[in-house]
Amino acid sequence: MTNAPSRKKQPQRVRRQLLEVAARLSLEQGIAAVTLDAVSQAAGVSKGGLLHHFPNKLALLDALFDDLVARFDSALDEAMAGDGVEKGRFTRAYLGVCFALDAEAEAQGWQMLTIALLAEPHLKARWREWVARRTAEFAATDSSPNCLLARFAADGVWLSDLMRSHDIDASTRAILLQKLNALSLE
Amino acid sequence: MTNAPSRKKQPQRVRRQLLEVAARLSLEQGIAAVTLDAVSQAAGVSKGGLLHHFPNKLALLDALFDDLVARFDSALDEAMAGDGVEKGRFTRAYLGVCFALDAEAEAQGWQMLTIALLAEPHLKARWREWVARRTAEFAATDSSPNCLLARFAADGVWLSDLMRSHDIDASTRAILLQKLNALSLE
DNA sequence: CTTGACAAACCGTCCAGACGGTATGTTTAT
DNA sequence: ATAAACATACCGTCTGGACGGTTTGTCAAG
Repeated sequence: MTNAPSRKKQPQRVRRQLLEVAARLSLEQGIAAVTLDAVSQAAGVSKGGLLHHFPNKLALLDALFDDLVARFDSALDEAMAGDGVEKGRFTRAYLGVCFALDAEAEAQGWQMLTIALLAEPHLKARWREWVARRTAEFAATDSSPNCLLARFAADGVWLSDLMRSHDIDASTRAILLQKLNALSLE
Repeated sequence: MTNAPSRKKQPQRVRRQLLEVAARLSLEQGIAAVTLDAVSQAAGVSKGGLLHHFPNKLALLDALFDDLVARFDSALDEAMAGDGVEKGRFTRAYLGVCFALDAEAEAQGWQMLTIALLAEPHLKARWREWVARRTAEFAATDSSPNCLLARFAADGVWLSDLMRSHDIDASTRAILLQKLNALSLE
């Protein structure tokens, strides 16, 4: 009964809708288009409703960031679980996730938004924190120059997808992934 | 006589000052801090004066972008001029410039600003154009997967510098550059 | 060498709109 | 009943930019 789908109000659903709309807006029209008015209206909620879920704009962006990082983390963990080799495991997971981001449907939320977030000094610092945590966590298995190089290349590919600047064809993309995976084992 | 330095007014100097101030502001306080008021005031010019040089804000950002790309291009050309080997020459120049951006004094203007610009859809498109032009230009010598990989890695390093997220020590950095340069010749 | 006409460079002010946020009401679920 | 989940109305501030005026440079005619 508790989780029977009550029809009238679904706060969690509204919350998600708001985050998704904010992501879409930043993707399509840049960070400047992410205003409380625009987001709430596009989500079919009043501005008051939006401010009920997120007390201020920074809280909205923070939540967006949390959402993104959480998805990224879980994708990484999942990828690592299916990898029997210890050496470079984190790097391979990183590679797989970054290369896959292009095709995913969920990826839309990422793209432009990510850069927009990184333009905000506050969130830039939070991202820095995340990187430091993860790299320290897997320093034993993924700190070799080759692994570092592979991850940097993955970032480059991710950035390229973000900008749609390169239009790498699928076969070349596969070759790159293969080369980088090989690097993680050397 | 025509180009004798007249003391009273130096429009080109003012124009440069405005661009530099805009770059500095975006670097230190994020893109949101780049307002006509803030830029003009920090540059010691009235808002009217700013709007005389740049008819609107977009024109200011566009000029900023042009300035950045021009510097990048000339740095690339200079690097290429000192490289006798044809194969992968562009890639090596790209690597050199990207790796050097961290240390340069002028690089300050880059950093945050670049990301801020890329967050603007209009400028994102212009950047895409630039990439397309340059990669087409050097398709004959720099289109191998290894070169592509190296350039992606350079982008990753550049991004890392931008975020100050990695803090790569100098020796590791040198190793990476060496490995990537080698890739451009394979 | 003036002088006057004209243009470029620059200033100071004002305004309409947008934006973030508050205060308060109304509906819905438990 | 009570609290969460919304809606409506409104306010203060900031921002882009328009506008009219003022100073500074240029140049040619007298």
